Amino acid sequence: MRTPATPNHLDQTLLALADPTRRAILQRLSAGEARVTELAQPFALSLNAVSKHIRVLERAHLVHRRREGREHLLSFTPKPMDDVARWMDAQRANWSARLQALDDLLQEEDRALASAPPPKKGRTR
Amino acid sequence: MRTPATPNHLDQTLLALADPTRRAILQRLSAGEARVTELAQPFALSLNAVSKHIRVLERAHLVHRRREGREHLLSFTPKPMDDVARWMDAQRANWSARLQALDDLLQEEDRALASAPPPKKGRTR
DNA sequence: GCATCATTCAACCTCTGGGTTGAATATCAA
DNA sequence: TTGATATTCAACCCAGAGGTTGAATGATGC
Repeated sequence: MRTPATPNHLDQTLLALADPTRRAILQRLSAGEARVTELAQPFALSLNAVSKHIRVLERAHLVHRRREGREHLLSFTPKPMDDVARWMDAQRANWSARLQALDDLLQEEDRALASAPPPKKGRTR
Repeated sequence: MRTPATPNHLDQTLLALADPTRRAILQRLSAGEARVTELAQPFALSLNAVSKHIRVLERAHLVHRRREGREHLLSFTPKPMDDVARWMDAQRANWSARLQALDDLLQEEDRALASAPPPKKGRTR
C-alpha cells in the first residue's frame, strides 16, 4: 500500500517504535550512551541485525551516533517521541471533544423533554 | 528481523499507526462512525486497499466493526492508543530521571570543587 | 426473481523489513 | 607490521505490507 513515496517523520518514528528489539534498545539508551556491541549483547541476534535496527532508529532520528575511534557511541534523542506524543494528544482531544458534543446533545434533549411533556403519539396541536 | 513470533499489542498498535492512510482513517473516525465506502472516499485508493487498512486497524483493536445489514459501521476505540501513551510516558520518565541524575552529579561536583580548591596536578595527600 | 449496492475473498505483484553469513574497513595494541 | 577488535557493507533469504484486479457473498429495492 505505498501511500505516498514520501514517508513523513511520524511514519518513520512509529515504524521504528513498532519493534520490541528497537524499543528495548531505546530503553537501554535512555539510561545513557552505549556502543553497538553493548547494545547487541542482551539479544539472541547477530551483531549485524542489531546494527540494522540501530540504522532504523537513526533514520527516525531517535538515536544519535557519535564516532570515537573504532567505537560508535549511540545516544537517545527524544524529540521524535515528543512529536508522536503531540499527535496522540491532538487525536485524543479530537475524540473527547466529540464525546463531549454527544453528551451536550443528549443533555439538551433531556432538557427539551423535561420542559414539554412527551407527545407519545400524534402531534401537539 | 522476526524478533519473537508473537507480536505484542504495542507492536501491532504502533505498526497500525505508522501509516498516513490509517492515521487519516482514525482521524475521520474520531468524528464518529462511518461505513467502509465513506472512509475510502477521500483516498486515491481502491476500496479493497482501504478495506485492508481497516483490517490492520481492527487487528490492533483501534477500531470496532458493527455490521448493520450490508453496511459495516466502523468506530474508533482509543484504548490501544492509551497504552502507547503510557509506554511513552514511562520512557520519558526514564529519560528525564537520567538527566536529573546527571544534573545532580554535576551540581555535587561543583560543590566539591567550590569547597576544596582544584588540585591541578598530583594527589591531595 | 433480479439488478444493484456494500463489502470481502482470492490471487497476484512489488517492495521492504528483519534476519543470516561472509567479506571489507578502520582503529587499537603489540 | 601484524593481529585483534568494532563496526559496517554486500549479498542473499523469506515473510509480510501495501497495492491491484476480478470474482464471490449478502443485503436491498423493485
